[in-house]
Amino acid sequence: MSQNKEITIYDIAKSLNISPATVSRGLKDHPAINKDTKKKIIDAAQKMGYRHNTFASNLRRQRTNILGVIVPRLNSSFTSDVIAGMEKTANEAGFNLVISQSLETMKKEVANANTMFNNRVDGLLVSLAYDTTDIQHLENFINKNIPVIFFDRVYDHEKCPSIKIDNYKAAYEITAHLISQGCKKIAHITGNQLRNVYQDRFNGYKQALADHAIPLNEKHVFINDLSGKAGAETAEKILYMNDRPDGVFSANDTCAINCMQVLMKNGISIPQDIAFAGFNNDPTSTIIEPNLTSVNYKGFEMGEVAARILIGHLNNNYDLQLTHTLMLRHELIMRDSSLRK
Amino acid sequence: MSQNKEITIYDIAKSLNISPATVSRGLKDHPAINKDTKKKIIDAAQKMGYRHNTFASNLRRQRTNILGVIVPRLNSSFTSDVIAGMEKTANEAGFNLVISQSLETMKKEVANANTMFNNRVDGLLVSLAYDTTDIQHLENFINKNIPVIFFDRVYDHEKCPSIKIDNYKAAYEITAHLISQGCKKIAHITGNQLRNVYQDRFNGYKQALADHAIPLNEKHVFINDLSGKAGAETAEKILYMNDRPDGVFSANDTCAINCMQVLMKNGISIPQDIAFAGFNNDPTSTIIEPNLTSVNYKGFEMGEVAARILIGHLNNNYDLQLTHTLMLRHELIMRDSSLRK
DNA sequence: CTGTTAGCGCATTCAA
DNA sequence: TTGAATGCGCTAACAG
Repeated sequence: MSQNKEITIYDIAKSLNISPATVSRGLKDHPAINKDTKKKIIDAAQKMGYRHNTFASNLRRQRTNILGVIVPRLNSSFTSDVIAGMEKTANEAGFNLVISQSLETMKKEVANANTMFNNRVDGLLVSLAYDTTDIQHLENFINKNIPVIFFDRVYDHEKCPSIKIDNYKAAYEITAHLISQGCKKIAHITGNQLRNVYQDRFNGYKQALADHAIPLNEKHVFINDLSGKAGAETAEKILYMNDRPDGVFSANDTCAINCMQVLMKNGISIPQDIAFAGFNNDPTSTIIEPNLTSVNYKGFEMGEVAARILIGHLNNNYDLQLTHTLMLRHELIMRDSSLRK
Repeated sequence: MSQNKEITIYDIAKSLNISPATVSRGLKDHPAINKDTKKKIIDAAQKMGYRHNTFASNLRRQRTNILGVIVPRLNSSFTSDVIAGMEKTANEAGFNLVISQSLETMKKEVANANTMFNNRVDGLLVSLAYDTTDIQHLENFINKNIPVIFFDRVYDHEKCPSIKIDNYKAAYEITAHLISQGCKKIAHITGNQLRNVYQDRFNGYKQALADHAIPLNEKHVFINDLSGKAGAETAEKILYMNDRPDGVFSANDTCAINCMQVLMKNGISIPQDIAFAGFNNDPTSTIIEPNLTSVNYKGFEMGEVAARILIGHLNNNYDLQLTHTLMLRHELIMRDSSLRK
């Protein structure tokens, strides 16, 4: 096994007494190529230990076969599922993923987008940071017709498809569930209303209340960063309230769980005194006692779908505009934290 | 802003009436370049909207500036911390990461390694799958002098540095801690002894027992895949034992937590009846009640260090052989699950 | 300090 | 169905 010398199509060509162009064609699905020639080429390539040089190919074809991914953070259960799904799909289609995290700040998101731009990714998969206000930093891509696809935390833009779940409906369902369990004063913990996921969930919550003739109590709406810390702080607030809620719907599980922990430490019974529901079906939902009712949606599948749409577009198999918004399925998982009956 | 035409160094050269070579140098830290010329070049590049073409550069330099990463799975708290650390370091050094997961099987690990090889990564960062028996699939790299660095789940190979923590010592400490809390019959749950992390932890446990004159009870050693399910099954076994342990040291937190849950549901008090300790300091350690004593080690830092060593080597700043094994710090975090006094 | 030149490996146009 | 020729954009000798 030679250590240093890479085999090229020229080497194969020489050994077979044919032209490099033919070898290049033989290695692909080129239509105009004799079957036998093709087989000969592939066999020789195999035997000589040829490996395709992506970079030369990229340079020549003016494509990189790289998909850029920008996520708020890599180390969350949901995100890593998404990435795993993307990796699988991309891999199968011969694409590589370059992944970066915004750490929930627009500033780093902008920097990441610029790096991706310079790296000439063929397309971009984006889930927005907590505080991103606009997508100026993605205009470079859009202007150059480099496809940008949003997932989960999306942005409404004519040229960019979105893949998400029906957050409004899920929130409606989970709120209605709490009501069906006898809750009459349901608090809501949510995040920055710039992000569709939190806005939609808030709206679903409000509509469910309205439909059941329950007035919205503004004191029972908590807007924060949905961190564990924020959950604990919310619990403190609830403890000091005259008019305590008898149910809490938190827009994510982390926040719900930390809130529950503090409440329980202070003698509140869940679900008897206060019922709880979260969102995301984090693995922690089944560790907290009582187990947390939540909304499950498949990150892995979302990753697969997002990558598939992007790759399909790049391969000109179908048009981005056709899939402007894609809604994936979700499911409500009822657990002890909300079951009072 | 033109949509289609990319600016090249030739365009800049022409507009400045200098040679492309000078432009190429000006854009880098080339030593032999006039300061003013450099500034002129950088300004022009900026103004003209130049972006560096990595692929042409790669082709020419015969380097890809891509680091391959193979991990057992992306969606674990520890791994995603590691990846985040690698991403940060790589990014700062102008390298990209291509990440893939073996899903804990050697078969996929082999496939991933081959893909990486064909993608011509400049170096490889690997944490081995659960059942990997040998590293034949990495010989391609080693033969070609493409550096391979192991982290966490390492393999002893003369040419491949390893980055890990002192699993032996950590396990020794945590076992000694349980003993100090009055435990006299400490069980151990561990994984495939092919993996250094589990073997070392097992050895540390055994040595701690020996040093405290506690005989090893083989019935109290459980070898499984350390999944949550395995933890629950282990709990069932413990429940049916005549001679129940009064302490459990699990080689990871997931398994410990599921085991605790089942035991508690069956009336066992923790830590009074059975004290518990895990490993990894998973976020779930502070959600389970009582909170789980565990060993903390910084995945983010491990990722940073691994990437830094690899990049340092690639840039010929230092030699791989010098850092054959690098041991990072760990810390024992004592929580209620083990504190009986 | 700067310029000239050549070629990294491939895919494609055009011609045969 | 195949071949010849070209250039994608850059960098590194080498020469000045």
